[in-house]
Amino acid sequence: MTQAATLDPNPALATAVTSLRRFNRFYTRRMGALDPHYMGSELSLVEARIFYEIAVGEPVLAKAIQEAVGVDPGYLSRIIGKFAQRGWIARGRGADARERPIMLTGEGRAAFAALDARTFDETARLLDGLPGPDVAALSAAVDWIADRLGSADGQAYQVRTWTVGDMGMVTARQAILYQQVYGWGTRMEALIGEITTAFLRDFQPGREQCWIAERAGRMLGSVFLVAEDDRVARLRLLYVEPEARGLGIGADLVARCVAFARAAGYREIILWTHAVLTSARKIYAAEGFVLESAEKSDEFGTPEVSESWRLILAD
Amino acid sequence: MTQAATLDPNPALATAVTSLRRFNRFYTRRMGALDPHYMGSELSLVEARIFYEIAVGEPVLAKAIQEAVGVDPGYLSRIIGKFAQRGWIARGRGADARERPIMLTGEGRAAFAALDARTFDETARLLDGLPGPDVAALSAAVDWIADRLGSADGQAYQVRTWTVGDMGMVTARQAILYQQVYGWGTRMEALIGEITTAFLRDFQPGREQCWIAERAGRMLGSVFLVAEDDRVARLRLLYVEPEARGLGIGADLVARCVAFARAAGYREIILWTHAVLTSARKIYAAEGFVLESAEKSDEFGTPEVSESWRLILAD
DNA sequence: TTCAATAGTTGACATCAGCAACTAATTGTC
DNA sequence: GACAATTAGTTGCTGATGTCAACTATTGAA
Repeated sequence: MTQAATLDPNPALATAVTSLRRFNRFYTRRMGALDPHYMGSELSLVEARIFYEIAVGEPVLAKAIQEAVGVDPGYLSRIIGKFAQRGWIARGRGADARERPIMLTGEGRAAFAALDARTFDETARLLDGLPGPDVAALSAAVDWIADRLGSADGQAYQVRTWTVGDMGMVTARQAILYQQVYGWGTRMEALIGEITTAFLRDFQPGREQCWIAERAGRMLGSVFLVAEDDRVARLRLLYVEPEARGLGIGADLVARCVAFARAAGYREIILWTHAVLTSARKIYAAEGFVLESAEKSDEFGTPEVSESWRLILAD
Repeated sequence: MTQAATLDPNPALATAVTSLRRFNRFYTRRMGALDPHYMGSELSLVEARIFYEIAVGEPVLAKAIQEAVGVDPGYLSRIIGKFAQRGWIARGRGADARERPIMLTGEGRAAFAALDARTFDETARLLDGLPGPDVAALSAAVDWIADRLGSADGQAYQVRTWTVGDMGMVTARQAILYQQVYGWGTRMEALIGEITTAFLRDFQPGREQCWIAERAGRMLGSVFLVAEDDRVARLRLLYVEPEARGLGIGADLVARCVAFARAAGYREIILWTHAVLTSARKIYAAEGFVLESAEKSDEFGTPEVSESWRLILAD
């Protein structure tokens, strides 16, 4: 006999609320939210969630995790301490000396990969026996819901680290965009393809990274940080989808690169860009990068001014 | 850098798993599964869930709750004890003396109504600002997902107590079914309508009840138990949708009536049915009902044999 | 320079949750 | 009909989980 408390001029809303609540009961049970041991691991649901935030956001501040997961800071501090004890994480120093940015160790990376694989398999088991079209429809429905409910909230986008399939997607989207806007053609696509392929081939965990901004499965932007040498990191391939501009995604991605580079122990970050990409230039400048040199080139068919920027990290 | 552990010949599956896991993170956070205080109430998520199971399943055994929610029996026993201490529930005796069926008190009913209203409003707030068509689509999507994921599981149906809108739905479905199968016409609809209307008008919480079997928002069957007098309850309007027959829904609904009647202190249950409804007859007999009398009638246009059955509960 | 605010940690404590041992009743087996 | 095995439910014990307030170190703003 469940009853609505308030008069409601919108009957569809009442139906939706009923559906959502039913779904809620179903889903919490189904997904093991009521089971304190997440996916049969030795981690609790909260711990697994925090581990995920670290792995996907490194370097990440306790504050950021606390906000993302919604957990008590003291409690979080202890969980992080436990991770450190297990040798999963290392803590660095940020530009602000109060901050203790968290990074994964090699051991932590392995532990996360194992958890991640188990979670993947467990989730896949849920879908076992569903006909193919239903599987596809389900993933679309789920994305759609997260998109809708997320947009009613303030959550405009999420940032995560790269996974299988991202490189191709990044290459395609960037090539298309540069073609549409600047007409830089297939030579640009070849260049981007080489960079992403090289990234995959030579990826050094903990020293290099690629971040993807997305919303409900749609890629909204990305950036790369790769090792130039032991002391110098290079920021590459920053891009934001036109539909997602003005949300601060570009600045967010660049800030992550800088924080990562600092935590990883680089002394400086360099990057190479074009004068025509004015909004990117603004972001670099705001983050503290300094224009070092500029030169004319017509590598992409049209005459362009290419620029070198640098940010010194070491004290 | 999340990666699949296993080679997968089905790429759509990997996409779906990724979507589901993203959704999982989003949803647990959004729905407060990580927050031990449910919807700002003094109850934890688990307690709220148990309270719901009691309110919707009364009389319910601890065992049934334990299975539905997936919680440790000892822990559950203590939570139930706490509810009893607050005066929310009373515990009866079942046919099996080991069982301690749980029923709500008037106070408990009020407390649940308050919680339910708050939950409704909270959930409605989630949907605030969503355009109307999105709200409708969302509820459809959510039902669809629960249906798909549920059917991959063994969960064929759920049983809940009645809420606003159920009476009309029950009346319509039963009338249509009896018309289609037996041709009993609008006179039957009028009769059913009178019964459901009277139920609404005179509903005695704790003494009377209506149960709805459903799956993902689709009504699969229902049954009523109403007070004939202090000692005698009457079972009415048992029906199961043709598509859902063979799942044991009918037997389940009747068993709930009997358990409820016993817990509510009735001495016997009577019911009136037609000889032609053979599967219903079997259920009544299996539950211990005894055929008392039969007589010919042609109330519904065609000549029929109507029957009176009785089940003695008192020792 | 001083004071409020912020990132993070720690101690004390209450509640949550799992496990195993227990009672009481029932069912199955010979 | 006796007796072992099973079942519903409870209780004691314990470690894990989570909360709150006080604390340090640092930063930013007046």
